[in-house]
Amino acid sequence: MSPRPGIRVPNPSNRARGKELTSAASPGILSLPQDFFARDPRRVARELLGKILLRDAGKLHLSARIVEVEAYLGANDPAAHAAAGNTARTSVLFGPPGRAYVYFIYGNHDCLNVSCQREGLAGSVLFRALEPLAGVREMAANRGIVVQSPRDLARLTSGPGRLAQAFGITRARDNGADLTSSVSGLWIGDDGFSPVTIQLTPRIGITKAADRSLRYLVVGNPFVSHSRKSKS
DNA sequence: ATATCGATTATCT
DNA sequence: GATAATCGATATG
Repeated sequence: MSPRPGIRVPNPSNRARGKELTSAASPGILSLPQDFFARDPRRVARELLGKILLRDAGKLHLSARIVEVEAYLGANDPAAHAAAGNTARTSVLFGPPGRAYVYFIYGNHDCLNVSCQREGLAGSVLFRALEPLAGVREMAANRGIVVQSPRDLARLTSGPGRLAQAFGITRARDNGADLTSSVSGLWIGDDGFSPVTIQLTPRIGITKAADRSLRYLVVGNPFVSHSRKSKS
């Protein structure tokens, strides 16, 4: 007795874990619950590898596998924006977990984080690279490039500025968005996939606390970004 | 392959 | 006024 088309049947085991079923646009993908993000950013970062970032906006559906992230630890981490305190810019970091913190950098680029831990205790994970799953054509249009080679494909979502642009992520549109619900139009999903090998390296592009290994990546994935300086 | 540089602006000192 | 969780272009090995 299989269910009729269009009828979604809740999965009890996932219900028990607090996960939600999500939009008909992405069948089989569960949104990560707020509890997932209410933890140490290092643990959240590691477990975000293999999960999926999704953009659902009307007819538009983008999705991509998370393959590289960095943890930012908040007040005790000089490299974290939250280290400067709770300001107009960083207030999302001091709010509830599972929200989009979008910052603008170098006069050019928006970048996406997800808030972690709990209200009053800042911490976040920066999205550094994604592997496109659906909507490559739309991502290329957002990036303003034509994909003619594997290298072109990697340039769509390899790097924090690039992936944000590919997904149309901006401060005005997405800062503070609830990433635990497809209702926000930007959310994080789980299809059960887990990456095989994870590597830990120092974070990229920072000057303070540059020695701490808080960058997490999927070994061998072609979409992982490359440091301007030393390899790995 | 690596190295260096300019773009361009919100945020903070 | 200086800085920044970046990127694309250009130059050179």
